[in-house]
Amino acid sequence: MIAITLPDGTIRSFPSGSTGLDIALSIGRKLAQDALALKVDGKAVDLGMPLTADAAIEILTFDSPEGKNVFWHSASHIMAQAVEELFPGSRFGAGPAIDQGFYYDIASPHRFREPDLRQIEERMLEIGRRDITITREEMPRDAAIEFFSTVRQDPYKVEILEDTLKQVDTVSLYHQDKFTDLCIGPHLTSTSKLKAVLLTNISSSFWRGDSSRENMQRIYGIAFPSEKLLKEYAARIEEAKRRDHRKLGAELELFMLTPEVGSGLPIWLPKGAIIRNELESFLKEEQRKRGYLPVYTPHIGNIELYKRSGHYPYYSDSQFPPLTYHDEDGSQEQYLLKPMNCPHHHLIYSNRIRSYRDLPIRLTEFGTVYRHEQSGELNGLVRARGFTQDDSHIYCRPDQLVDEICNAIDLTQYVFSTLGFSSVQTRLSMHDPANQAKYGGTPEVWEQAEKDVKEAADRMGIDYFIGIGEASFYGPKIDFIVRDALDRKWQLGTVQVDYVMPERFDLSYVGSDGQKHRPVVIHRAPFGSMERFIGVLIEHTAGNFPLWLAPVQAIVLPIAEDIHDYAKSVHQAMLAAGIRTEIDIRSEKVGKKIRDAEVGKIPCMIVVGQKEQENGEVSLRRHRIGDAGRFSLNGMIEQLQKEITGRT
RNA sequence: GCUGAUGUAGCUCAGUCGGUAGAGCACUUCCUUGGUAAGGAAGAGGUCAUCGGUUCAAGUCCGAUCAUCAGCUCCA
Repeated sequence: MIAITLPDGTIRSFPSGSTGLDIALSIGRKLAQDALALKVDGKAVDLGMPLTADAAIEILTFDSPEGKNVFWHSASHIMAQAVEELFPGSRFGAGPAIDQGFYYDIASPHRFREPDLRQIEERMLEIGRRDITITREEMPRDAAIEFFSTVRQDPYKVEILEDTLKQVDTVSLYHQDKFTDLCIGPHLTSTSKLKAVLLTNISSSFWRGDSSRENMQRIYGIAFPSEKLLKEYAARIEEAKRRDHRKLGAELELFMLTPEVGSGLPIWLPKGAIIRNELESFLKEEQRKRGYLPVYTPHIGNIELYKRSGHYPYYSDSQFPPLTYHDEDGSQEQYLLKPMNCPHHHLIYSNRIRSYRDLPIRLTEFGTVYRHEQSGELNGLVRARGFTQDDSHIYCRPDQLVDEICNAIDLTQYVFSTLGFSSVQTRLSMHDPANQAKYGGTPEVWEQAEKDVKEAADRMGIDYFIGIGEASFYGPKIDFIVRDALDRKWQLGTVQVDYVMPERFDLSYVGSDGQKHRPVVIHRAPFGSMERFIGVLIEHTAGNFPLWLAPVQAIVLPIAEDIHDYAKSVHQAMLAAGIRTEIDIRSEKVGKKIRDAEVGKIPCMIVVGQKEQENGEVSLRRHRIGDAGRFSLNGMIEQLQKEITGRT
């Protein structure tokens, strides 16, 4: 007998050789039905694996991320089997489970098209109905190479065995009917668990992510153990589409993109410009309190400036080509649309001699930069070719560095919390020591910089994870990452330490010893890019902006034409109070006016009729909440003003 | 940049077998004057993304280009 510890702490004994399924059955019929795999002492294994020693176990079902992972991984194998049956000659690359489903990279003489997906889905469900047992087999690596070379004739699996797995002696194969895949597992015990599947799209990928290798066709999908779960998934996708900032941006007239101006060059419409303006004012106000000095710099700069900073050689392929100016005497000058603001700020710093007493100096600018992102990368506001950074550079003494990083983190956190972003991930982006050539500066400098970043992050008590190889070429960063409505991750704010630029630009200050010293630079941008931030904000709020940001804060809705004069006076009073207010004097019923205002996501609807007019009152209706009651005009204005200035 | 898909009125979308375009919403005008999510009628609105080809005839078939979307790759 062996002692099995269950997740709730109870210990039960089972005959040696019992499987996960046996244990699940002993606990309950439902659990046995839902069981997908087993976790033994923290390691996921097949449900059918016999247990021969005492262990702590957990039955994995579709409710847990690990259970989903097993389910989707098996679904990708089932898809491969379906593809193999339908399109003989297909060879299989990598087919993992991902955050939301799975994919398989396939090399096939057949070019997959949309209707094929429906056919493959059908076949997958049919394979599910066949109730094929999935079995694991372990064999020496050599035998597996032999197997995949001759029986399966799959060169991709052979390559994985010969390359990625060359240190491994024994590998595992999973068989289901005639289909066999090289896989570490675990997997479902039978194909019959698959009850619902949706293949979502076809795209291409490079074999092993290497653009010099062959293209493969990648089929993405998601699968569920019940129809009901698939329906729920489809509903979530619909909701995400409704929140898409590109769709809402057009509907709410916030911004536009047109090839007549250029791909990836957003234009702010009046309503979007209000939001951006409010956000900029908010940050400017906050920065004024924190000792920042506003500056302005031009949109283009001499190419020599960026060669000196190191940006040009590192990123020349993602910049717009230089503008070349030929002089009469034959000499030429080249200018770049500025890809970065920092070089300009460094020149401002070195425009005069700085004393140690002057530091820290915090230069700040909403600086528009231009980067020629690959066409396939462009995505509304969140990935644009022209965008504005809320860019500041803090020049400080080494002894001030950690404090200044903390100040920058504090500001960033304040911005995020004011805007209601609660689930922000923080990444300490460190350099990859194995790839030193990618970075400027010496290893000693990097060590110091990363130590300082960590110290600041710890002092601020932020919950971070470390991203090796995510640093910029001049220093480590603290990156603030949020997810959009489609669950894609976007980096917004950033705080970066830089010991490299001060060298390149020969920045200095005079210390108390009368000698020249090197300052350290912090690059920081709480919003990151105004475009991206607002794009994510649109999706985050679904276009229901807080009152202080709403492009139209209130709309006056007179009930009938004989109230128009009073309605107009209310409108005027609100405009005079600085509240962005419109008035709806169409000859529509109030129900219609309210509906249009609700659809337009206007936070406050001011309904006025005979009753309000008699007492100099207004009725307030809040967006998505409903009737808020009757107030005196001035009382309501005061209340709204308080809400606006409080940015709540 | 690569692979695939898409592009018809301001928006959402029909448009069969190739025979010169249609709905709903929005807009304008008129009627209606109302109490918390859609009152009624009429009107206007189109180089069917662009360019080229096939055809007696192209929104429809073919090719190229541009843009957008999904993914890959890249990312300061």
